Amino acid sequence: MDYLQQLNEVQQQAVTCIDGPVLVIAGPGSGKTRVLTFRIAHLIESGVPPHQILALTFTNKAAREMKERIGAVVGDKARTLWAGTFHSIFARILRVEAEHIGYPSNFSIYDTTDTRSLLTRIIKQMNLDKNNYAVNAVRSRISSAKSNLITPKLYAQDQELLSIDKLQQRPALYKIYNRYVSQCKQAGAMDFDDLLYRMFELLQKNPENVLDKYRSRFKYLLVDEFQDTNFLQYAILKKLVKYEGSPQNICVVGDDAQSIYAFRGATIDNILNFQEEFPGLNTFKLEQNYRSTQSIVEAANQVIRQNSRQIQKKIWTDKADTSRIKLIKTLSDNEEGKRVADLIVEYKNRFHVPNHEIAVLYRTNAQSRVFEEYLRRYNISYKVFGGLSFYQRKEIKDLLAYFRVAVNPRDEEALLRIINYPKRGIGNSTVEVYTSYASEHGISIWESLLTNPANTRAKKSISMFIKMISDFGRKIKDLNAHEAAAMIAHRSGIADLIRKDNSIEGIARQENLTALLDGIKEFVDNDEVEAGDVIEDKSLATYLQNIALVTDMDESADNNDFVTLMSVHSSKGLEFDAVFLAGMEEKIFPSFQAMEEKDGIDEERRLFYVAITRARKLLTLSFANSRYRYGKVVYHQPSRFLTEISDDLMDSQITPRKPVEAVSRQSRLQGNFKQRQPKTRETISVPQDFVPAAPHEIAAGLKVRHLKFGEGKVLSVDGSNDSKVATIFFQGVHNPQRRIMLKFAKLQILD
DNA sequence: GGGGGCTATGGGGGG
DNA sequence: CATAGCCCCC
Repeated sequence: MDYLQQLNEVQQQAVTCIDGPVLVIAGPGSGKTRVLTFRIAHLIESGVPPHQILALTFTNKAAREMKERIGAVVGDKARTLWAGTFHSIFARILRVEAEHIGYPSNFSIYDTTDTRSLLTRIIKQMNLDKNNYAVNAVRSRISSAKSNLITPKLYAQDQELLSIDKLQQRPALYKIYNRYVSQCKQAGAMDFDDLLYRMFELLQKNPENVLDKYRSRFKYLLVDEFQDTNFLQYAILKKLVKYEGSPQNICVVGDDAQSIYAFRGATIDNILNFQEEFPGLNTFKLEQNYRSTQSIVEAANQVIRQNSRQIQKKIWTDKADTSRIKLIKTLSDNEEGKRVADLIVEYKNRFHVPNHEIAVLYRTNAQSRVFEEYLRRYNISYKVFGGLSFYQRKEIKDLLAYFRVAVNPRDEEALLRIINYPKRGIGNSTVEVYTSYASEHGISIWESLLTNPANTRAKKSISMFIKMISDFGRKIKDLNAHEAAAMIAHRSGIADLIRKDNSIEGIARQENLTALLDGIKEFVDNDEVEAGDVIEDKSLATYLQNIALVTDMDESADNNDFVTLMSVHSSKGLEFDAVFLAGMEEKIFPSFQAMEEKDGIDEERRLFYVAITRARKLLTLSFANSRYRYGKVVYHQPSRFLTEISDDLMDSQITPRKPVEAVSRQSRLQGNFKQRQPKTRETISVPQDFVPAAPHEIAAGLKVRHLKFGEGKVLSVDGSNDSKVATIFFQGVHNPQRRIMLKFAKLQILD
């Protein structure tokens, strides 16, 4: 057990205290991950079968790293260990148990976009004012209800919640909540909160005694970043370890000072009250910081001291100072971008800091743009994390939606996304008919399509659509994920549609689609390991389950040397030699929303604490007097947090005297130099001899003239009566082959 | 039914 | 500024 030699005394104690509840308070850079992994390694070395250990994290990356490091200590034995995010581990259990609680095992997972669009539809259906019922507000209200185990039924009886909603002009919120939950269930779909909520429900209802099954399965629980757990996550943990006769082998690791997810329901009370919940608790405090230099640790301590509620601890380091903290003041966000990039160049030259040891952090993802601009200009490679991830891109979501519908046709969000994409003549009004039929009869949209209640002219298109989807559903059972995906990409028409678009964006979309298919191929060919087991089933359904909870933070980013650009939130758990923290301004950091929330400033301050402690040696803070926000110039005061760090720790760099710009005061105030030209409508003059033909006269083979597109040849005519559509080939037009509704188009027949 | 252009609106962090 | 939703036209 020579690995114990690599630990300091407290770390050793935390690792070897195997039985009963354990709380590890781990300051930043105090070797938290090391303790967690060595503890698991130690459990295994002490004879605990790895499959009885469950380690829960918040990111896939943390879980993966943990497993790798455990593997390095104990070797192959580590493979059957269950380590993963709360969401992915529970999703996995729910796949097995879903039918006990009224879900299909192939349930879909709704992401935030799906949730938002479902809520938008519900609000519209209920004829509610979308200004009062802002989707995001509604969504977060529902999310927090779920995270506090308040069912729609309980919500409707809770006078306090109801009166808050009334006060906020949203008295019908409980009805929306109720409808949302039943629609999700109808669709066989779980949102992110459901993965926790339904897990709890399962353990609570305890069908076929699943509770015992999982209690005896997981004899040792470990939780990383415990300060970020919410009421619901904690409730599930307690279900698993707090019961009559339980050995209570739960070890939680966290730092109350780094709790930054209150907005998604995390409560610092979980860690503050852990002692009361588990009286036999052994607590260990890791206070030595092995990461940062003196002034960085000192600055962090000065900042966090301003918060009242916290566990007392003294974070210290024996690392000597190499450089003081820098403060850059600039006049504009643009200049901030330039100065940061300049300093990056300087650090690279002077201290030989490699790109991968440099990070630019900011409060909001929208701030990344200026840094991207200058880094690109300076030819420094960088990677932006957060924002729109690969799987959120339109073309990817479109194809994934086909996969989802093939696996689970009740998945309404996916179905609505593709029912008329690519265009197949099932327009809004038709879709409307079927959705309202579905909701009236309490069935899914897919079922209402099958019943085919309406005799619209889209009937034929619908039956073809049904045939296609059913066919996909049958075929994917016999094909592997890659074969299935390629078949669907082709037969759905998506591949063709995108191949036709040769614009720059179009080519990017083609590349993304190829990348998706390549990724699926990789999934099929390689041994993917999920929570301890090699995935044997390489079906499309399994693939979907695998990617539903992946974020771009999880992409393997090794062997590339780039500067990291990310939000402070995503930076938690990471460290860099040089950290730039940009936008240190009031209303940005702290954010203006937080300034109005109860305990908002404290949370922002913890966020600031997280940011500071990412740096090993070089920390640079910056702020701009003015910046563009939502297309307007705004002026901000320097962040209050800057005053919380004492002057002796900071070097202040005032902007060098401004190179005079020949910009009038007027235009500087207006901000935007590019005056937008109002677009004028294209006018078409009608030639004297133009005689439009009646729709029924148009037939294949005729030469025609169109007012806008000029001369063309009719290739075919389809549809009947009212809805005749001609496919016409026009010479020398951007998209020469066009489909034109004869009802509207004015065409002259030429001889 | 489909597409283009204009207008109104939101606006943070993430699994 | 980005995007959703609406209106208009063919």
